[in-house]
Amino acid sequence: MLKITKKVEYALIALRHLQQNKEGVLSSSKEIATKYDIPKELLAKVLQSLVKNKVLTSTKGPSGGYKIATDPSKINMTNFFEFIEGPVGIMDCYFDSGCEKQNNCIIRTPINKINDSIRSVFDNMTLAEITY
Amino acid sequence: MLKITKKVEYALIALRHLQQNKEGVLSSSKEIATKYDIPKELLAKVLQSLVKNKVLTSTKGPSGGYKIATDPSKINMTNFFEFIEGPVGIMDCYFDSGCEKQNNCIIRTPINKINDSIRSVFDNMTLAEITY
DNA sequence: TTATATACGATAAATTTTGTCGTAATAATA
DNA sequence: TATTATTACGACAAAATTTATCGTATATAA
Repeated sequence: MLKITKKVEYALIALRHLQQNKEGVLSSSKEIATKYDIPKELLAKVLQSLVKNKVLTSTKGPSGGYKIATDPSKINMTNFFEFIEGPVGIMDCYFDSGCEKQNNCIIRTPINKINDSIRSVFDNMTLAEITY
Repeated sequence: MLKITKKVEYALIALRHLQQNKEGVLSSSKEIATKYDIPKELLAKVLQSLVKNKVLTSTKGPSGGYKIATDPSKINMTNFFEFIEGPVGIMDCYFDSGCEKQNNCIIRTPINKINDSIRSVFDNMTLAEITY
């Protein structure tokens, strides 16, 4: 439990890399994948989801690539994780309400306590704090 | 990511159940599994690991079962999770040091920041806070 | 026009989690 | 003492999730 996924790991690697680029310089997924020895296609997908969520912008074609579009200090980690993995709860019942065991579910409250603690940590942590 | 496992879920269910027992009353894994409709064998394993770590005590034979042995307010959640799942880090490199990519690993620091935040939340949270 | 890049869906492989089974040890009780 | 019900524990199977790959379309620089 509580394991960061490869997708998040790859995103953090890419972000740190992009942060080191001079203003306006792009890096392609190939360039990043090669440098850090990670699967290009998977990295590309992760970057694509960051583009969709305006964290990055992309340019197609030769000499295309990605660059940072939003100041990382404006992005909290809860959102960041959700950009990459979709809705994230420490337990599913946090989100969906159709649990058939609700009658004798005696751990809803405990689980929510854990959820809320974790969530508040990530809500109050920006991407900048992590990647700089 | 950040999903509580079934094993932890089952442990919390069992603990809340055992907390409701009168002093000295035992509940068997069968009794608990039936009541909450969870797999008996898996629950039993989880409870066994809690016995090993002195959270519970067990009695064999007919009319045997489990009861709480240590005041839940004396057990922090980091330990509790580790009793059930073994060493828990948000990322493996937190624990093992034989990472072959260390040279160009630029996310060690970020990952450790995330690890440490989560860990401190759980270090400062007792089982009692969760299960009562 | 060609080469190189992003975008995206489908699918395969690998890993992890979850669940099951079999057997031994222990103890209550008929 | 024999039987039955329980914990203990290891091996294995099934299911779910994560990770990786592939194919194709689209865009664009040179």
